[in-house]
Amino acid sequence: MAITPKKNQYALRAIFELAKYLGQGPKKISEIAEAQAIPMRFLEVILGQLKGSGWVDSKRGFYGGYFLKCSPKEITVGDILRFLQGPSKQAECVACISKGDCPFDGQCAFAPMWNKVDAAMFKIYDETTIDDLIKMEKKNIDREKI
Amino acid sequence: MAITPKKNQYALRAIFELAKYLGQGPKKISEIAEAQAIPMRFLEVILGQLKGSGWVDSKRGFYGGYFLKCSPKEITVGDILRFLQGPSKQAECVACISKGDCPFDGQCAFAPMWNKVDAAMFKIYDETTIDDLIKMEKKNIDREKI
DNA sequence: ATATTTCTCGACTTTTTTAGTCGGGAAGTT
DNA sequence: AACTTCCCGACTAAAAAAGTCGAGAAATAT
Repeated sequence: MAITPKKNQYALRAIFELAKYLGQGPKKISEIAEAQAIPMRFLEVILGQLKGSGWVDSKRGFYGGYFLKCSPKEITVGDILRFLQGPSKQAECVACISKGDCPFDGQCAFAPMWNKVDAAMFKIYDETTIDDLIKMEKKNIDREKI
Repeated sequence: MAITPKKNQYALRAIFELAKYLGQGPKKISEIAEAQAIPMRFLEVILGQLKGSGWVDSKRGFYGGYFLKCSPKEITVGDILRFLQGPSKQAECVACISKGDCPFDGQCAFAPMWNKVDAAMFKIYDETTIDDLIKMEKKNIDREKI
């Protein structure tokens, strides 16, 4: 039941981790990798890609690392997933069996359902900010203390 | 943006096709395959699997083929997807990066979101019957005639 | 300067999943 | 007996996802 591929989850977790340490200077890939249980060399690739979004930036050298360039309140899971998806995939028909030309073109009985599902998923993604997730974690930790 | 794998879509379409011809005797794999643009030999496999659900049965020989054993009003897309998923996959944590042991066990900040998404998807799947899809197709065809 | 640290880049490999195929047999029909 | 259709299991192919690697470039420290 993996809703979204691991790579996407790693990306979300990486940004989540950066958000937690926002304002405290750059955070090394190795630290993020350990904190979020992500293979470091793979995370390298993912963070590189995320730089392209503008939400994340990096610095090299001794005190180098990655840091967030935006407020955790202003970035949603939906934003990130859409960025990772890329524009080409988003243009595709959500309903369609074959990529490109649909054998049922336009008259597909299933299309409305797939679209509803897609919308329902992204409604949740879009209303979940990174800040919400941080709050969620705090709540979990507090509950653990009792 | 494939929400569900092709195999699942083929399975849904196969049952959908059988539902359309319910009560008119068995329908051949080859016919279903052509009507729904599914590779025939692959459909063979899928229908074989679907027999295990009890919603579908078959007959061999000259006038053989597949037929539905239940009412299209009483079977939902959710039912079918869950059957195809299998019990093992359903037991897995929807949120979890690694299958089996979660590195964040129980205290994962993302879990509530993934669960919400899963629930939202299945809400739609569960409230869509095969009969609804048939009605949807009729509506599409009627609209085309104008 | 030079050594060290950390990101950077592209190509590459491996693993997993999905999709699809095939041959030959079994049950029905004519 | 000939023909049609499902049936079964193993098998292959293709695609996507996950992960790795080596060498280089910037920043900092000593």
